[in-house]
Amino acid sequence: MNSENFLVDYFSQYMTLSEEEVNIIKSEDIIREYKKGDILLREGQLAKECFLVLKGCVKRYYLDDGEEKIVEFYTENDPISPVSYITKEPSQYNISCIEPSIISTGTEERTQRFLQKFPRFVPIFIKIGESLTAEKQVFLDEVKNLSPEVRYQKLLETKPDLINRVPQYMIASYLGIQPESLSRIRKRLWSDT
Amino acid sequence: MNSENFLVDYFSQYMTLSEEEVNIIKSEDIIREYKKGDILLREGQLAKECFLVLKGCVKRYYLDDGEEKIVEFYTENDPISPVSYITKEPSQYNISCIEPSIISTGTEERTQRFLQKFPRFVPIFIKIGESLTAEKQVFLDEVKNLSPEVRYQKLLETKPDLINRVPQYMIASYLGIQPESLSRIRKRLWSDT
DNA sequence: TTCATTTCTTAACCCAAGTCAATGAAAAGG
DNA sequence: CCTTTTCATTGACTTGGGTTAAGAAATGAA
Repeated sequence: MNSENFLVDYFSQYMTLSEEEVNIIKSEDIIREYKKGDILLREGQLAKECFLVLKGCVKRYYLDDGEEKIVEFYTENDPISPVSYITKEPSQYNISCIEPSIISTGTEERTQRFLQKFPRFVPIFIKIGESLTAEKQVFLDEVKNLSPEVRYQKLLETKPDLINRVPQYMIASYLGIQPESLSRIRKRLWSDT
Repeated sequence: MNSENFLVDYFSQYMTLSEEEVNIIKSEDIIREYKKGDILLREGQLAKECFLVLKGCVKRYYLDDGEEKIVEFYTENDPISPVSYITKEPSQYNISCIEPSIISTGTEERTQRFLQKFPRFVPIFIKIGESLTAEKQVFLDEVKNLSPEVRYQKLLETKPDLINRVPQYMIASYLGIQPESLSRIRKRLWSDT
């Protein structure tokens, strides 16, 4: 239950860690706890940190005419690498916790140092970045060509937990539809048995 | 009108080139001409090259139930870095010319060598990649939250030439709608004066 | 518990996109 | 040049999401 083991567990998904690596990760790791509603990054700010959600749930969103448009949800083991963190330009998005969350924080400087010391991690980092890019493209194709109903079904399959822990109006926002529409979709799917 | 100057022009957009750099670029550059319909990359193949469109027009698409879904158009000065080129996994997409085109071809090996020799180009390469990522996110948000009609209008603004050089049914495919719908959208916009 | 607030559902109506079918226009090929 | 094929438009109809408004259900605070 020691929270300092979260990050070790994360990397263990991808590779077997040596004792030295485990120790470095433990010692380097900065883990913070956040309350529901806490903000990790504000629109207009420069992101100086990237994140890894160890526990909890986080949303990335922007405000369009006062209305919150949710772009992405992050839960356990999801890395968050804000565009602003990479480009050094002010963020277009807000990132905030929608549950009490435990989150590991990375900085450029510490990441560099870590990768220099353990170069065998570099390909993993690259691979993670690539698969995120590929996922995003597939997702765009789906949004363009599939109905909200089908996309909701896909979401049920790929992230079944989300539906139980996130209010429906946020799911609707994420799908790009109104809460009323999502309600009808659910009704339709249910009656089709 | 010497075609070997295209690539030099491309980089000149971003920085002033020394004579040595110009010469290297000219000598290294591999430029090929393609006919309408020629295929740059096939679904299932491994991309060993990346591209820069110097002249002409290229589409990236996939087949869904025999139907062509266009993901992106590339025209003059657009770089094409296939996901497959980066991940070394078989391509999910086809890339082919929809006009006679002149295209510069890059390989991993030559790019590495070039960047090693002229490290000052590295940040430019990174910057181009980043801005593509950011653009893609914005585009995803638009697809999710804007109507096809508004997206068509945006396309008219951002790539006014496309509408004149690409058949409408391809524009429709790119927008994720049926040709009939695009036809009606155009009619609507016209009658609104 | 009770009350207030937030979240979810339902209904009625409108409008835009999908579908199918027919026709008109434009390009391509001989 | 004419023919054939491809592409674009239009109409009639269906369907599903947006909007507005109302009420039900869940949540939380006092």
